[in-house]
Amino acid sequence: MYIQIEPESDIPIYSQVSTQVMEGIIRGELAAGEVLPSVRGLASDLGVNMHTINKSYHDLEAKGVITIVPKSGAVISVAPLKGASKEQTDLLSEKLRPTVVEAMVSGMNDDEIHALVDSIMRNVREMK
Amino acid sequence: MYIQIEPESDIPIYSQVSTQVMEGIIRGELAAGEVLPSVRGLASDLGVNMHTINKSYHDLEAKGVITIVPKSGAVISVAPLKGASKEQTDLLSEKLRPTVVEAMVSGMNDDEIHALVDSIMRNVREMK
Amino acid sequence: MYIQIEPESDIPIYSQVSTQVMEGIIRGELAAGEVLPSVRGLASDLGVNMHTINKSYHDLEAKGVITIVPKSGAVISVAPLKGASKEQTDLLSEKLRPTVVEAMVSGMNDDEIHALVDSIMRNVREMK
Amino acid sequence: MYIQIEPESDIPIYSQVSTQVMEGIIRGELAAGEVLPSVRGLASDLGVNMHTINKSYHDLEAKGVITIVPKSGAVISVAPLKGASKEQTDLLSEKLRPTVVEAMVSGMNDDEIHALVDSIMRNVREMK
DNA sequence: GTGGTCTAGACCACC
DNA sequence: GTGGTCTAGACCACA
Repeated sequence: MYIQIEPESDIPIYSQVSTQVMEGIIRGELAAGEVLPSVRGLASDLGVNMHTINKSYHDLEAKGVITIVPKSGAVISVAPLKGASKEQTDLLSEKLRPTVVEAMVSGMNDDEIHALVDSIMRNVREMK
Repeated sequence: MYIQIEPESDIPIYSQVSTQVMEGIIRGELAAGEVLPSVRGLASDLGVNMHTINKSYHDLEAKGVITIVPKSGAVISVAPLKGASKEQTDLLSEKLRPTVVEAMVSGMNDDEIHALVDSIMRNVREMK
Repeated sequence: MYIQIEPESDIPIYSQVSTQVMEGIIRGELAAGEVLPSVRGLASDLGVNMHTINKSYHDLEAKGVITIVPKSGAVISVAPLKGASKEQTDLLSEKLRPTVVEAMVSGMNDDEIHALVDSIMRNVREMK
Repeated sequence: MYIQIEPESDIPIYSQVSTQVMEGIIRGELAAGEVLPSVRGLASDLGVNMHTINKSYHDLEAKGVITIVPKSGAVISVAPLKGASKEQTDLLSEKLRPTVVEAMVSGMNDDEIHALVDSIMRNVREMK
């Protein structure tokens, strides 16, 4: 499982890391029970601050994707795939909305927007 | 055209305003050539600072959605709907990706995600 | 001598008017001694505020291009073409500099910038 | 790279700063990839408000001259010199026109105006 | 009255 | 320490 970050991106590094871990889970590269690299190890590999990785892991824990076991490490949760609750979909909807609106106002029609989402999902599943 | 903001949201106020103006355009409530409320007027209506609205309007101008005419006001651009370029869709894709990944990892399947996007688009078109 | 204004332009209306009067002089459409339209008349023709035209005329007078005779009107000065003084060229240089710099940084070479200036001068002399 | 401002000038401070950064790029003092001083640092050096420099930098970013990397700084863009497009030259032309007209009406001939432009370009390239 | 510009000072997220 | 965001209040040019 390789993680690559783009320091120049608008997206915060900690968020890039969380997202890529989630992508690894989706692709099956990271299976339930598997252990993530240590905070310090991953930080030095990526050349970023330890606190940044720490934040990523705690975000993932808050999302229920991993469990942080003090002194031992972070492990992928057994069953993160439980379907989305009403609150979750509402939250996702809120996050998606501004970008969807931007796409709509730039003249994309519904099919094009769906195709865009499809291309993202395909891309996530295939490689990185 | 009513604009409502949530000061407590983690989405910046200026961004909430920009998004709602774009939604108004999509719904046809704001037609090309129409004039937006003055920076100071809208600011006092919403109970926020002038500079916050100023930033919204300048962002919208940078996106090509409105034109700011000094001493006269901000008007909706004549042809904002020109279809999205390659760079634009790439940018949109980048912005969408983290949330789409989050939806995937939470167990939503492709149909559910498409339904979510559809519900957003419907919601944007209907009212607010 | 027709004057046209673009209310949408970044350039203030009073400045557009002054510039076009000067262009008329350069083309010979407005000869020394000729009388300009009245402030009120021109303002209503152009659909702008009287104060705006007033400002144009006073700017032109400050530049030595016209003379405002109270109760009588504004007349083109007899000899506006006296060559530029050191202070004038310095002032012109200051005004030109930011735009020239912008052209340079956008990748235009010296010849292209000269060609641009030439096209402006030709355009001024030909029509409007 | 030194930046000097004239608070008394009728040219806005933020614009003076942008122009001088562009001049530094033209002279090669600021090479692609180089990092500009921090917004707050430069502001305190020049004795102006942070927001003033912030506006300069965002304007330069809108012009494609620099890239602002949140939490990291502003860097000179790799390839700002891409030649000017039709719209760009039209815009430059509009900005140049009033001053060129003023020069013409003051009696300068074409050669003198070209010499003036040359002196500006030489001045920009040499020092400041 | 409108937008443009500027200041002073504040809190926050990120690194 | 960095940029991002926001507020409060000010003066000016323009219409």
